[in-house]
Amino acid sequence: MQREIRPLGRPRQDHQNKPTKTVILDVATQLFLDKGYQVVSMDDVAKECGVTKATVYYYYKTKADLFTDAMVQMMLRIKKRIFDILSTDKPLKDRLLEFAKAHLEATVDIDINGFMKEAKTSLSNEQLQQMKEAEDKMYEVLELALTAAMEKGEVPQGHPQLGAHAFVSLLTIGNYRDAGQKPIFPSIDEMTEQIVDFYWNGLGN
Amino acid sequence: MQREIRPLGRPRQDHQNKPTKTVILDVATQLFLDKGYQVVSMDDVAKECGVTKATVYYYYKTKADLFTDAMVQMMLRIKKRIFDILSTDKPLKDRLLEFAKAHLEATVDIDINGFMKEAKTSLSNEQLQQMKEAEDKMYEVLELALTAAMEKGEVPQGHPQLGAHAFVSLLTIGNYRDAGQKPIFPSIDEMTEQIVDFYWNGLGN
Amino acid sequence: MQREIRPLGRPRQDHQNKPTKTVILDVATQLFLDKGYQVVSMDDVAKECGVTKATVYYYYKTKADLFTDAMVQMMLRIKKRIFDILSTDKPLKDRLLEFAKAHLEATVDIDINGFMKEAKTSLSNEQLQQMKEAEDKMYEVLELALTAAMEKGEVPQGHPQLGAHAFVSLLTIGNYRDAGQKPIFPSIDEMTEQIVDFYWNGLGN
Amino acid sequence: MQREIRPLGRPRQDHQNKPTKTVILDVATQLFLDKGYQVVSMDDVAKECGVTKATVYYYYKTKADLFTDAMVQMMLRIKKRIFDILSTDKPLKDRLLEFAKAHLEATVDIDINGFMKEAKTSLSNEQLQQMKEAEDKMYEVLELALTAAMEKGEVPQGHPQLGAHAFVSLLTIGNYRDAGQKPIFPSIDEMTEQIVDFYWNGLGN
DNA sequence: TATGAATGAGTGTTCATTCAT
DNA sequence: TATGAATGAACACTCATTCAT
Repeated sequence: MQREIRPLGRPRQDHQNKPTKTVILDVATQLFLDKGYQVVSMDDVAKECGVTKATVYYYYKTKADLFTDAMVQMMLRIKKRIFDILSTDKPLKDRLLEFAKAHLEATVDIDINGFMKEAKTSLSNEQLQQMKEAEDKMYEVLELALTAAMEKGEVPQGHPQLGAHAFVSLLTIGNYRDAGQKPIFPSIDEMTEQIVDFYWNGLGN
Repeated sequence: MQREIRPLGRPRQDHQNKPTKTVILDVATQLFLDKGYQVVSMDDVAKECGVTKATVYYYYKTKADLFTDAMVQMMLRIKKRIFDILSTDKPLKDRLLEFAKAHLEATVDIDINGFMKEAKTSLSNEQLQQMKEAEDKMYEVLELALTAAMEKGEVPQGHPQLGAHAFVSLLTIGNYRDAGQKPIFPSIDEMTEQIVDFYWNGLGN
Repeated sequence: MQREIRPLGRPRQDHQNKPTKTVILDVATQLFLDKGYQVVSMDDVAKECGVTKATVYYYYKTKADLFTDAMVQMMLRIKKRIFDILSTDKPLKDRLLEFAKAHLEATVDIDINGFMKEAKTSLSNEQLQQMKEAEDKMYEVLELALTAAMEKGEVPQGHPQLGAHAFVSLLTIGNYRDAGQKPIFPSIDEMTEQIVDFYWNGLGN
Repeated sequence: MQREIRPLGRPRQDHQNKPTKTVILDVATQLFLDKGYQVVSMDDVAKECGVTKATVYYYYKTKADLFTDAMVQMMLRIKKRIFDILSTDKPLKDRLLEFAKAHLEATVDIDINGFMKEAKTSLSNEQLQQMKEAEDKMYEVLELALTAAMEKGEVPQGHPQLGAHAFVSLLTIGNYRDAGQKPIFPSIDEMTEQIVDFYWNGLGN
């Protein structure tokens, strides 16, 4: 009697209940984050979703459309996450720590710069615009939190937009691995603390 | 009498004198920096060099080889540039300003993170290793300068590796353009000053 | 107050009242005449009708069926038009002029030869047969008129079938445009007259 | 012992000696004439040539390019054939008979109208222009012969361009097959004679 | 040292068609 | 009567790579 064949590799998710379009978007987002726009083929997306390529095209007219949608949704999700964490009334530094930790814990390295670059060579102007707008909104919530903290005197007066970008760029340090695959700090906690400390100093505290 | 016809677009460089292999490497570097690994085809490289694809393959066994070589050379060049600038005995902050300005003035955005990511999905382990080593060497010269400054008391004691990565990551802020194509600061000088100030504070000064 | 937004391009017809099947057939005929069998997709037809592709398939089992039906209907319509015009008791040449003018005034170039060729490579034998029969009936009414005229002595004795085909083939001259987009004759009236004159001579008059 | 395997269907031509590009062009011409632009795939061409699709693309950048080249070459060939036949100093009617017979004997039906229509929806403007120019040149040689004959008084004065188009369009009658696959005339000789007679009358003789 | 020719394996995209509802 | 979802098979086109010369 033949037992069930266990397929190799990560078992295809069940995606239970979720409407196909959502499944596609989620899977695509994951793949694009993992490997970048060019490397992921529509077939890859389809296979990972357990549907055919034609089905993917039923929901997204082009690969660029799918990518744009995936990236925009992702950035909106991050924006919301930033917003939720920064909206509490704990001291700003605690909130930054909390967000940084959450971000660094996420396995995928969200290399927004890199995505914007791929976008620049592969998307239509309109799509690029959509991505930029989502990106900007992401930075805006950070800026707002910084502006508020500056007004409250919690942080020295300064350039909030610079502050927002500095924070995000410093977080990318967490993705670094040296030739021996080692990150700069052995634990995420220490990484978080050191980066946020550096940042906090940078703001002029 | 018909004058010389001026072809459209960027005129194909003459590449005079330089040995073919060097021409190929230089051209490839430029193209990879501009558009990324995946987007540049071996044909693109060949055409831009004024040779045939087969010639490119005569010098580089695979595209991945060419990319690895190009990236490694580039990082060694940057390392040298950092080294040269940081080796002078001006105050550290002045040296940082000088390097930052030089870097921000270069038109191409040298998105090392992005290149490492493309490398991860497309190169052999050995090639990846080569790139990582070149990357590490780049950071090392920065670390050394920081360590020296810390020992001299020019800068508070701290984590030099973090310092090195923080500097490089903050420089990426210069590449940002918002939805209206505007950078954060109107001039490179102001950008440089503000970023280095932020960084300087971050170091604990 | 915002007025109704006028969509771009040819306004989607309302197709009011007409039963869906008729709408589909009419729209399909128009599209096939305009662009040919291969180039028109079932989606094109559906969109232009304001229904879904599945609806088109509800009424026509295959694209080839739809095409066959469209072409047959069209040829029957032409046959009727020929019949109506040729049935009057004006002199034959006047009737020919009238029909030629009506035909040349229709914007679409009804390239029956071309349609028969597309049919040959894409339709089932049965469908091809249907089209040929409709085509033949079209020529027959012309033949009948010619035969009658020959019997009446209005035209020299000759080969009526040849006469019919010659007339139709000469009419295609009207579709010709040279490299500068110019037709052979500047006005439809002159075109008509010259073609019919040539034809009339050809018949032996 | 296994004997040579006889492949099914028409044996792949040997194309001996001919350079690949010529083979491709010849095969493509044949296929396009047989089935039309849309129906023939680049794979079809490649397979029939015994090469891979990539090889076809090595010589022709796009399918439209290949089609354009094929059609232009074909029309130039026809032009030459017309020229050669019409250049002799036999009476015009004899020359017309000779050309008509040669044309009607060729198995493929050269439906220039149909090709121009496919071209209109599928080629770039430049390509269309090339085709139109070749088409025009084809008609021109006919026109020249007619003009000369009119000047010599061999044929009544008339509109030579109309005469050229009328001749070509009347020749298409030879392609007609009725629902029972029968042509209008049982033999090519009779077909030729009758068509040329009709034409000769049409010219006003 | 350099190249022209050739290819295998994709890649994004389209489309006629089916089917459950 | 009408449709939304899904698909298989194709299609135009690309590209890294090889090889004989």
